[in-house]
Amino acid sequence: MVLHRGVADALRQAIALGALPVGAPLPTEAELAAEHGVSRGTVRHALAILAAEGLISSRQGARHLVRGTERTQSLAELRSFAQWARRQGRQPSGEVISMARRPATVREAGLLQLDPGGEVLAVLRLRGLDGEPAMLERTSYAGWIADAVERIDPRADSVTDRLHHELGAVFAHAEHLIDAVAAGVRDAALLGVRRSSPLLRARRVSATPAGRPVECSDDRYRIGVVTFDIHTTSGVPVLARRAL
Amino acid sequence: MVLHRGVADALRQAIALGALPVGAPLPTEAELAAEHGVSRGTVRHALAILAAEGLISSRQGARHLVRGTERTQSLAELRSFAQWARRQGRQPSGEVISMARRPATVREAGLLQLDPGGEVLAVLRLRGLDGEPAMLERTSYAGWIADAVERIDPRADSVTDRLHHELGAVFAHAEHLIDAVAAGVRDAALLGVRRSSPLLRARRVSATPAGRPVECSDDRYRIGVVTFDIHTTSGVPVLARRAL
DNA sequence: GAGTGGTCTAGACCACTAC
DNA sequence: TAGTGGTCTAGACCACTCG
Repeated sequence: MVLHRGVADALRQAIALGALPVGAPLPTEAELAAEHGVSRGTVRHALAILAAEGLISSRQGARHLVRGTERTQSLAELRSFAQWARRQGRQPSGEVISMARRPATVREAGLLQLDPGGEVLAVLRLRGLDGEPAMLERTSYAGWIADAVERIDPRADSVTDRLHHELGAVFAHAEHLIDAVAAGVRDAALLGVRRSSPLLRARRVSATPAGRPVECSDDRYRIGVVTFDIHTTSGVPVLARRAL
Repeated sequence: MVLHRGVADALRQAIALGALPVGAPLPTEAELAAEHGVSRGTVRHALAILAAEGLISSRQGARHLVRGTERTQSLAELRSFAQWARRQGRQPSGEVISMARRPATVREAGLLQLDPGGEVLAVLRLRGLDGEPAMLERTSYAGWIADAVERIDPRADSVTDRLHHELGAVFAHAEHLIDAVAAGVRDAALLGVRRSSPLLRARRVSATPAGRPVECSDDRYRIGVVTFDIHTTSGVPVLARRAL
């Protein structure tokens, strides 16, 4: 019973199926309203969602235009490696190299809003794509969620999926810092690259809907594995992680 | 005469001045409507803008909350190095290393939607921050805008500014691909780093409001100069380039 | 000048939060 | 249970595009 969602879904599908090819104009707002039996306001809400997903653009006086075919959900997109890989039709793999509880570092305590000396669960995972090492993930979970994380089968390829199923909508906010670094000795050995070769780094802090930090992470990608794709249309940025 | 803009500006200022500190609840929508003499719909439009800027967040049933103080305008933010640097209180500099018209490569023709063999204006600029080499920018402008670019004083530190003043709102859409690369011989020499050391790369294509591509660029940053900051709140990504 | 999207209003009901 | 944001409607007028 969320009408604008229904309209958005119908349009998204028409675009995905090619009924509305890239560059084509959409029906007018009035037509869409009549077609779906809703008011124009609801149609505009649906169109705003598609615009925020990078699928359409608009200019006053001219019809809405199809600008892309791929929907991107930037939060899920950036957070779960396994979900992303599968949506690309690639085979994700994951191996837990180490996992231990320890006191938070000063930096971690700040990021996760923990008391000094609070506990974190530190996990180092090597992730692969179609059998090749692709990324090294160093994640620190806040102590209050550590039990739930430890209960997850370490062979599960998506910790995010499991947490979501067990605890509901845990993540609502995230911040990512993207830059480049030189591979250290350990990075190089695990990823199978030469020492000091370039890696793409994404550091992340995720929080609950109420703003409570859950985990922070330092992910390092071999070059040539992914790029981050920022598509900005009429001031609305749309984010995606892209395979190469 | 754009009421929602007025409401958004007032709230933005209240947040910037600290009258509404981070974490504080906003007045209710009904209160804001009464206060500004507008309808609730207009207030909601204003709040949606602030949410898209990463300044506030909301949950059904609870009041809107202030979540940040810095507005980010992701398109301008990513496109103009000089504008960005000045907003950070840093001193940008720029030097044109080479500038020449030549036929577009196949890749450029595709990105800029030019006819095969169409002309581009290729410019290589070395950009600095507070006197230090920071970034190498290889830009190719579509032939139809080359005249305007050539008329710009090569010492102007912001080509984007000048184009904007001369031609109006030239840019409305952009796509950025962010990854890491190893510095080539030429990159290393110009940026003052060792060969094959890591660089943060951002490749860009910008287009007019009507979707016509204007320029494409390959920017390479020394590591430690900037990070890209992606702040995602309730599904809305907000982008910024951050100095280190 | 006709068509179309952008803005705004006034009122209604529902879903969720917080007390 | 009262308060508050989320959704939806019906109608109006304006600003811009396009033939």
